[in-house]
Amino acid sequence: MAKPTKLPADFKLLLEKGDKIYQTGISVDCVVFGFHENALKILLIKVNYINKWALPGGFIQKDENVDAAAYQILKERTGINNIFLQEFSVFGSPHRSDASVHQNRYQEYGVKIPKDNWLMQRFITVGYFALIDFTEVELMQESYLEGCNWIDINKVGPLMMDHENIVSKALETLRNQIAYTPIGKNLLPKKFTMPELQKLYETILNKKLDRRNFQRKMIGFGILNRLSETRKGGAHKAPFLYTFNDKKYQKALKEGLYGSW
Amino acid sequence: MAKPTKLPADFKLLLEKGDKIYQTGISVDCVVFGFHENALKILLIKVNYINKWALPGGFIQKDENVDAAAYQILKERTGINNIFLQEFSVFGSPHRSDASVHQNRYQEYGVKIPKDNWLMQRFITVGYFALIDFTEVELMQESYLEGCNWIDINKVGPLMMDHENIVSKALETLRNQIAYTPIGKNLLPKKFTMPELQKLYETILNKKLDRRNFQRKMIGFGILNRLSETRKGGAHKAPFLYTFNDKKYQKALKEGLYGSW
DNA sequence: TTTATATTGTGTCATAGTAACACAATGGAA
DNA sequence: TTCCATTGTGTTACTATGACACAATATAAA
Repeated sequence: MAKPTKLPADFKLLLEKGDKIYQTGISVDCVVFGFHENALKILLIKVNYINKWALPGGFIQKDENVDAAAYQILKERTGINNIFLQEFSVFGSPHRSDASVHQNRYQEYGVKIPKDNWLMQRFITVGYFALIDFTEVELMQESYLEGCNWIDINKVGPLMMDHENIVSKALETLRNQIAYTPIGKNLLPKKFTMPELQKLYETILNKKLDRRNFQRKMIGFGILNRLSETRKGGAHKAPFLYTFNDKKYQKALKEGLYGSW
Repeated sequence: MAKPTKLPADFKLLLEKGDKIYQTGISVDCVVFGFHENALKILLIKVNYINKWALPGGFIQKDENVDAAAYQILKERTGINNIFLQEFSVFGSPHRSDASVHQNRYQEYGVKIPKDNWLMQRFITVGYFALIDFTEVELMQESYLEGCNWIDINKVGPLMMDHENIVSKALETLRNQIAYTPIGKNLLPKKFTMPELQKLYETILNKKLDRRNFQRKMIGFGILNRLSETRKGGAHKAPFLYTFNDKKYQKALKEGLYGSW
């Protein structure tokens, strides 16, 4: 792929008019979780000119809801509309953002960003995490500068700026939520088996769970429908397929799974 | 109290140089919880010119950590340095902020804020909640425009802008946290009785708890020291005083109280 | 066709945690 | 001295959890 030498129009617009279009000094970054081949993965973007991976992120338009901005970013990257998205933390260290990232990006085109440009200031970012069904995603490789890819959560290398920290916090939040919120509907395909669901839990929690106790607990939550179908293919007894009971799942989402206290 | 007619210097500075000092378009609001006379209360500020109460809030300096900004705001209001503070949510609707609040404030001095002034734009706010020991607070009544007061959480009237929403979310977060995080150290005085601790829990959870089961559970957490002293004063058996075991409390803070999953 | 293998479906038992409940002890008021 | 409100403590039934065993079955190998 040949590297263009002329500054693309959208890059020029961002640089020159960005501060008229977007909220300045604030951004959104998304940690997108997907589950595939028994591994928890996150969506990362390759930033070529610094040879590092980064979280998909972007800015907030002046009249745009912050949540909407996050949705928009993910829609552009994954093509999915109905994404489970949740804000989990704000990253507000004055030194977290690194203006040189923008400098390097524009330097590729021989453009030097003026020091007083809006992109050069300190940025506070709002972290969102998303849970999406891996099978429904078609990654958009729209930009010639950047690639988009699923990376195993255990194989995430050095990331841009403080993005490793953002990923850690997202994962921690996900782990906490799993204890009192139903998980799985957004990460698994419509039909799935109990072992698949268990693997998801084991992956997120990073520990082995007892097969029998897990099943009992899950069934006990009353949010699953067992189908009469089974998933054949393995050289062993075929496991039943399950779907989530949407109504009860929604109820559990609101009320939580443990009524303790 | 006579109303000054001349624009105070700090108001003038905020208006004219605020965008050089602070991050624009982003603010911090704090929901400060305290416990007094068996009631959960929050700290509110009376905004005279709109005759409503509001959360203590403020802006973030250009080189200031967002957390630090929240600490600073609370220090100014309560005089307390070591405050338990936690960011809990971002409020990012494009219509949540109301420029007329600022307009009205300055109108008191006959000053009309220009439409393109930084204060007139849409603001995203970061919500923090704080837990503080009521007995250590001395409220600062520094401003001639605003009063600061503790309001019973059940008697909070209409608040400025979306602040009611922010309070609800903070309370919800507190209720969720209580289930897996030790609470009380920051809200109660050093020495307290079991009935007092129970009242705190009952107030936050808004439900009655069984006295005997509550005590067993609390003792079971292993984060309390029972003193040999008792609190006399009531026409009944004097309850023992307790303190938190700092070391174990800190450990529980990190690891949570239930290891489930 | 038969046998082997991996993995699933289901059940039991001991233990820990929780909810519901009762009675003796005591500081101060009557 | 008696009474009352409230505290300290213990018991019992029930539910949830962790540890564990055996029968059933879809494919692969013999």
